[in-house]
Amino acid sequence: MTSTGAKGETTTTRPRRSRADKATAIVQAACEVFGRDGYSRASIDTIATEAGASTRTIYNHFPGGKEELFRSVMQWSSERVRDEQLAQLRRYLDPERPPHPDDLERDLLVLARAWVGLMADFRDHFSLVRHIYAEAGHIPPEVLEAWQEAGPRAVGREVTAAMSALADRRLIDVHGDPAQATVHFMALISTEITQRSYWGLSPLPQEEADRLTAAGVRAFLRAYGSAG
Amino acid sequence: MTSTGAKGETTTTRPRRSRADKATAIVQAACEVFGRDGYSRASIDTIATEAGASTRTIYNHFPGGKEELFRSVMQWSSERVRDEQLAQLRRYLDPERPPHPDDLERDLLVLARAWVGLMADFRDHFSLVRHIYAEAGHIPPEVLEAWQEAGPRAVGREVTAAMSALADRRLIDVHGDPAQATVHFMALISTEITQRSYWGLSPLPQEEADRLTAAGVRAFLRAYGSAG
DNA sequence: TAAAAAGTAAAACGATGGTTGTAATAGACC
DNA sequence: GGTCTATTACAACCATCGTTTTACTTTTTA
Repeated sequence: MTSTGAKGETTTTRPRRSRADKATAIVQAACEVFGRDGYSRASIDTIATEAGASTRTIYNHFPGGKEELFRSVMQWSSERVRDEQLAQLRRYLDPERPPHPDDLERDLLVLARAWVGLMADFRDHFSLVRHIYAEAGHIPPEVLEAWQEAGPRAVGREVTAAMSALADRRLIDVHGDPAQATVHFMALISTEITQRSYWGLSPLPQEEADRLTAAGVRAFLRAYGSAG
Repeated sequence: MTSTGAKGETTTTRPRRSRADKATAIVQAACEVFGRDGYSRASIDTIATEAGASTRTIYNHFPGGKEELFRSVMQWSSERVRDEQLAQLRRYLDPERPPHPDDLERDLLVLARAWVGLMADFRDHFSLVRHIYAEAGHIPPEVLEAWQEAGPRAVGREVTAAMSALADRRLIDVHGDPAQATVHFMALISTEITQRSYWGLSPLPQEEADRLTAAGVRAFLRAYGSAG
């Protein structure tokens, strides 16, 4: 994988700064370009230019070429956004500290808005996701599986745990299937925004997005609120 | 590539059909190939082969080349599926003949299952939609707009009309926004199936799809049922 | 300071693919 | 039959692109 000198390694050779920085610069630029143009349309030259690197350097860091680079970008971007989503989840809906019943709708709404906000903050990522779904038939199944597991499913599990916690406190009624409630919650708050904005390509006005999010939360509470 | 004799083989002895047939054969094959491979990866040669035509014929029918062909495929496929979706809608949820209250859940479920079934019947189309969303940034806005209008939005309007009719009969409560109820209905019945099956790429088992659809309908009725 | 590691620029190679031109072939219609 | 149209096979052109090679420069480390 990494460079192996021909000599012994008595010397702790650590080219530290430049190397790692170049690698992340490349991955970051690749995320932008892949997200904008998709796998086929994206060219190594474009990525190199936007990364401020030469194509040769790309092949030094990613001997597997374009495919390996794409896989690396998938993984990197997925983990980054997952961590951010989990942070928002824990900030606004910590399973350890369930909200007061009166605050439930407000808390869910804040969480939903935070998540919708992430779609704008990580536009590149969600563009990439769009392309991943489109190209799913051309991505090795085990790569796809690893991506799902590290990203979307990891988030889903945590949200499901939060839903279970809410159900335990009788704040909502998950009707026996917290995972189902999770999927419905996410669908209700994000489907219309996702589609109307073309997955973030042409964002909706803030107030419109807020309106749709609030409508989604209210519908969710009508379907899953313990009072209803 | 293919077996080509020195002279024209007897393969061309088929009864010649009209010009329009060739055009639809090309569009149909293009729909398959674009749906499978996406715009960039799809090659004119592949489309020609699968259509049983020569590349020259494609350019005769579509002087605008690959782009015009893609636009034609978008329009053709979109209208075809829209008509089928509208047919199912009218069959199971005719605004002129609202269902008996006791039958509402059953009727919605049948409609939802029929729609999910269409995702399998028109796999090519939905693969194409996937690619349209991914490539949205590379499609002229007016083309995208025309496609939305002729396809998804046309269906959405009819469903909204049906929702309004149900609301008028007090069978559901749309909370003042039948269009919103429509979007939520569609999101609840199809989001999870769409994602888990990769937009139909690897279909879910029938019973699992049925279970998810039923859960979506029940959640919808909890959120929008007039009794709840 | 010198060696080693990393990066860069430019050229080249091979393959693919969109597109066009041309000549030949086979039905359709008078 | 004779003409017209649609189609086809085939070659050619040109651009793009992934990838490698080569030679050269910069940075890091010992």
